[in-house]
Amino acid sequence: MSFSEVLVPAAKTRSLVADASCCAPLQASVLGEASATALAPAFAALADPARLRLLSLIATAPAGEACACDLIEPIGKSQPTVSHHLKVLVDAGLIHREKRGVWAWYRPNTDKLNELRSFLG
Amino acid sequence: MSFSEVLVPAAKTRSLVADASCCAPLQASVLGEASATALAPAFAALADPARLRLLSLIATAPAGEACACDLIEPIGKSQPTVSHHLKVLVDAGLIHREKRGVWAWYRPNTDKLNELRSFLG
DNA sequence: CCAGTAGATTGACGGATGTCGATGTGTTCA
DNA sequence: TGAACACATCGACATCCGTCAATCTACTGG
Repeated sequence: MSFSEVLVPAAKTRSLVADASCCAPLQASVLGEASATALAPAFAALADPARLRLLSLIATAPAGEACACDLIEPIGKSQPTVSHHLKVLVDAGLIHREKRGVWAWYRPNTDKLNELRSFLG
Repeated sequence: MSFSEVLVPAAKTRSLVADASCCAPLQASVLGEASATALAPAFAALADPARLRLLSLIATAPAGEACACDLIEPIGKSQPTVSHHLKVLVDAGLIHREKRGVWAWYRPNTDKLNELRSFLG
């Protein structure tokens, strides 16, 4: 029903969109329907305290990455629940998962985090 | 079940918390349970495409504020639905509402937006 | 090959959320 | 006062989400 997406000239968001982000900052231009739909899932992934703490634990981990085995106890939830939350963060593109042997290692996706950050600014 | 909140010395987040934000940036320190619970609702408010577009419409409005009457048509949802979404944004502290006569005017809460932004960085 | 372990998946449940029609509240203008 | 308007609230519905016990998958060491 909305035509705003089509009506926004491509040139309007030139350099603002060049840094691998999907959208211009809030004050720069009106967010189109498609961009909003693309952006919302990332914020949805941050909409839970457990996931915010998981992201924080991963971002502050010694070598920039954290083993799943070290994330269950601090969160205080069951292993399946923590695994579920980590999957949500991965699917939203906020963290990367790497399986090494038996263990799964997670590290933040700084590009995606910067994309969200620049949208808010 | 988690004691991490109690174990974090208050002095650890001194100047990082002074700028009206609830939490230090992601890499700075581990997010406590209370901080995570305080921060999550703001991200939850951003977890819907319609609300992202509303926030964008308000932030890009001519005088830095937008009338509710101008927000219904671009969103393409019913008036009660738009009113509901605006309430969610207000309750999350992301925008301010001001009733002037018959109209309701909304403007972004830049402090709150900066708080979220600094958390991501 | 087998036993042990890390972690992902499944199934189920209760509670939260998006949506809209109908209705309520408060303001403006005649 | 009363009609018209802007917006909020209510009630209902379908869907989504967080959580956990149980189970499955895949890797490791013997």
